[in-house]
Order: sequence, then structure tokens, then C-alpha cells
Amino acid sequence: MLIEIDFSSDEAIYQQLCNQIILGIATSRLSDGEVLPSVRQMADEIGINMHTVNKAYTILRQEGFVKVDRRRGAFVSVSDRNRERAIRLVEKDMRVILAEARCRGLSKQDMLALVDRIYDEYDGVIRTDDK
Amino acid sequence: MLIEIDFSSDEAIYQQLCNQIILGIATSRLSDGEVLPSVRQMADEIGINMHTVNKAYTILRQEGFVKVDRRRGAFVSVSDRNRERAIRLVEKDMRVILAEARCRGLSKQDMLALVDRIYDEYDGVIRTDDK
DNA sequence: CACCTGTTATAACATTAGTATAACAGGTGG
DNA sequence: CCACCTGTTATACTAATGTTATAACAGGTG
Repeated sequence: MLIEIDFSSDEAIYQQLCNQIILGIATSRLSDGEVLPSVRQMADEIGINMHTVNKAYTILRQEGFVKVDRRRGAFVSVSDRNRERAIRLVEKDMRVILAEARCRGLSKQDMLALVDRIYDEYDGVIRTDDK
Repeated sequence: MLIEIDFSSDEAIYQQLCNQIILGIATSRLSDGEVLPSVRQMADEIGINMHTVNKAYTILRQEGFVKVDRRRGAFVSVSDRNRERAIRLVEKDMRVILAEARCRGLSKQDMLALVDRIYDEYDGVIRTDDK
């Protein structure tokens, strides 16, 4: 999977890396069980330090998106599938986003439509622009 | 409005302050035109430095949630109501959240329900737990 | 044994967050 | 005019964080 880092972003490199890998899993560009490039290889490809990649992998492991096999290295593995816990994890961030959206005059329907559209996109559904 | 800061959070103080004020506007605990405490007063109340509050106010001003009247000080004023731009601003963060949600096994319906619930909460709608 | 994996340790450097002190310009009310 | 309020700016300092650099180690592969 192609990783693109914006070095002028105010978002930390390791954070961008985490997000892109999670995006990759969600959009099936990374499939369950797929081996990730080694920390050294990924660092070389992107042009950053090994430790920055390692930090991203460590976080992804803690959050349950990645596991490590001593033989093969890091690979995609979404372990924790506890529904209630997952909702709780997402809810806090969602509250901040929805607050901002509401302040900017966006309606509930606007946000439901946005979620619907992005989710379909992740699912690979071809939309015929149904209004 | 009561502001609560978690000093052991990994989220910056000024960021927490911004979020809480936006949350306050979204939930109508802060109404349009309402004057915010002065940077010095707010800093004293919370127990932080004046500059940290000033940083939050400056960001809120840049993002269009607050304006400054030389006579009265800072007050709530959601200026920019451009719908397309608002959606674009929210979309990027939403993509990250939805990717994480999808990886954790949450369905589109789960997320639509979450958005629906939080939005109603912000609107002050009393839900009769309709399934 | 050479080579790969993640992991750990240590040091150095740059940027950011937060605090502290002080000053300034504009506006208000005595 | 004067004291007092507002946000704003400047400067300096400390602490934490992000990133890099170099090096070493244990486990597994061929």
C-alpha cells in the first residue's frame, strides 16, 4: 500500500502513518493477515527514521489493529471486536466533530448523508448519485 | 459555562478549551452573541496561564466561532455559514473516525444511529428509546 | 553463520505547550 | 484626566514531545 506523508502538516508523522494504515484496512487496500513492511523498510520507503515507524506500529498494536509474529513481523489483525467498547471509543471523537458541524449550520441530515456516503465508499459500493 | 480541563490528558489544554466551547455552542449552553469570560478571568478560573486561553480564543476566532468587540471582549459568533465549505472541513476528520469504526466491526447502521443519537442530544430532543 | 524481524537504550536536536512578566492600544466610566 | 477593563504583542524560560541517529540485543529463518 502506498503511504503518503505530508511533512508540512501539523499532524505528527507517526499519527499520519497510523491513520493511513487504518484507512487502508477500512478500504480493503490492506486485508486481514496481510504483512506490513518492516519498520526499517517502511522508514526507508518514506524517508523517515525507523523509530517513527516503530512508534506507529506500537500504537496500532495497542489499539488492536496490528499484531506481531516473531517470524514474519507486523501484520494486520483486527482483534478486539467488542461492539459496545468500539462505540464508546468512537463516540468521544464523534461528539467533537458533530458539535463543530452543528455550529457551522450543518443539519442532522447533512451528517447522516456524509456518513452514508463515506461508508459506501469504504465498502466499495458504486453510487448512482441517488437523491 | 463550566469549563473542565483534564490536566493528565494527552490533549493540549488550549485544544480542550476550544473543544469545550464548541461543544457549548452546539448544545446551546453558549448562545450566539454571548460574551465569553476575559482571557485573564478564564485563566484564573481554570488555574492556567492567560496566554493559553488567548491561544484558544485566537484559534476559535480564526475558525469562525468567536469574534472580538474592542468594547466588550470576546463573544460567540458563528460567522461562516458556507455549507459546502463546512462539509469539506468536517469530512476529513469524519473519514478517519469512520475508518476506525469500520475496522472495529461497526456497521454503517451503527454509525448512523450514533450520529442520530448525538445530534438529537445536542438539539435537546428527549428520546423515548425508539428502536 | 549471516540475515531478517521487532525491541530497547541512549543521546541529541527541533518544535511545541505552557508559564511568567511586562508592556501597549483601544474603550469605559468615574 | 484617570483608573480599569479589554485583547494583543514581545520576550524569556521550562517542560514535554517529535524526530533523528547510532547501537545493541533476542528470537527466528535459511
